[in-house]
Amino acid sequence: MAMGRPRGFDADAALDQAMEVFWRHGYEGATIAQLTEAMGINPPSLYACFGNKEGLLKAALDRYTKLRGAWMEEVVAAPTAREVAERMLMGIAEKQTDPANPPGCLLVQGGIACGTGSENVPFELAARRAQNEDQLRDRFIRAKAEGDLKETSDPAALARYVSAVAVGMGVMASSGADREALRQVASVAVQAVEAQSGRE
Amino acid sequence: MAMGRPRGFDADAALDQAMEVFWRHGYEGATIAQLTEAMGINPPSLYACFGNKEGLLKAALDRYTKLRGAWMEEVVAAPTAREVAERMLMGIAEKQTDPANPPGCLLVQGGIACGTGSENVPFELAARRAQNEDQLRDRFIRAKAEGDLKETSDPAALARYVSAVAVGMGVMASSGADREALRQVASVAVQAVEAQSGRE
DNA sequence: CCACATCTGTAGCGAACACTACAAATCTGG
DNA sequence: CCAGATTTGTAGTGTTCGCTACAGATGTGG
Repeated sequence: MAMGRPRGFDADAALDQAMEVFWRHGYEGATIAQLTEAMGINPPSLYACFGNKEGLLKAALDRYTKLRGAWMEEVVAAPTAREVAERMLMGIAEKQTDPANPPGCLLVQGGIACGTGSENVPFELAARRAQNEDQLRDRFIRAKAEGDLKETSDPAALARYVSAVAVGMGVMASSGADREALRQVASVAVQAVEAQSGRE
Repeated sequence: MAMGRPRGFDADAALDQAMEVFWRHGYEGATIAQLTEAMGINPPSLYACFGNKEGLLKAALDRYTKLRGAWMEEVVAAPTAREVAERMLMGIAEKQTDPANPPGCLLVQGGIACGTGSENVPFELAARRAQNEDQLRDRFIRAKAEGDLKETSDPAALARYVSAVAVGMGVMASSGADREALRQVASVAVQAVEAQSGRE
């Protein structure tokens, strides 16, 4: 039944380049011309492989969260809630100022507000951020069960808090904050988690 | 010397409408057609009055920060660093879920990442956010001098922290978080400031 | 070697974008 | 009432956007 001409580029490598363009310019700010040039392909190849611009974004987000998934597992593997928060936020301070990537976080830079016709892009990003928050929440629920968090503390609220700080750090990073500034933010932020720690 | 035909609309009222459009769709997502319709004017009036799209954004940002300036002064008028943080973050939880406005904060929704040709829009927003941070920092410096913050605490880091949480809350609000969820984040966040409070 | 299926590059599609030329309309100063 | 100045609405401008038609290229199955 004939298999046809094989694809002439590596989809994952191309996605890495697309990720970077979305990361730097946002969904609406990234043009197909910029994307195809970065990916080293022509528009028809892009559309044959990913459907349309939004499909390409989703594929890039999938790859992004997949790559970060391993790191998130290291984070929640920390022994205490406090250390989970510390690993998470200190790691973010590092990652979001890594010169190998655009500053900030793709899940924020990708597009917080979009124009008519792209309304679900912000939702798409929010859903991916919510995944991280859920992982944190589950970890904090365990921490509470283990007596690592106070009886009065709310794991879901704590997870939301850490997630909010992470997002805030991302925005700061994208607007020029350096690594040391982010570390200071993380350091202060962890103290709130510490205040929730303990047996009582 | 003849004064010419007077302007047929109120610039501030028009700016309020423009603010809302930028707030909801971001700088790049907002089209001139949407802006002029919301403002109740035609394109030539817009360009005669504000220069171009970016000029309109700056005017809208000026108005936004001016309107919030009064509130910020109430915030820093709180008696202690802890209460400053609490008023700020609890007030933000309220404001960012006020149905009278789009959710979130214009200084974030306006545009975190932009395409080629609008690179300075994110800088413009960051500069306005930095103003708030500076106000907080100055207030925390005073708090430290008054013995309201520990000798070991860093007022600038604390201001950056509160500012980061505020931004994070804004992003959460824009993606659907309700008032109670934001209040919980604020409540946890304040505990980090509390940990820095005291004489020692 | 041939029929078929899929990918690739060229070139360009209609639509939407930010922005403006122009003339009619509306004011002030004399 | 008139001359000069400014604004307003109509109706576009050229450019760029996301996306695609089409034909040639490159593979597999028989």
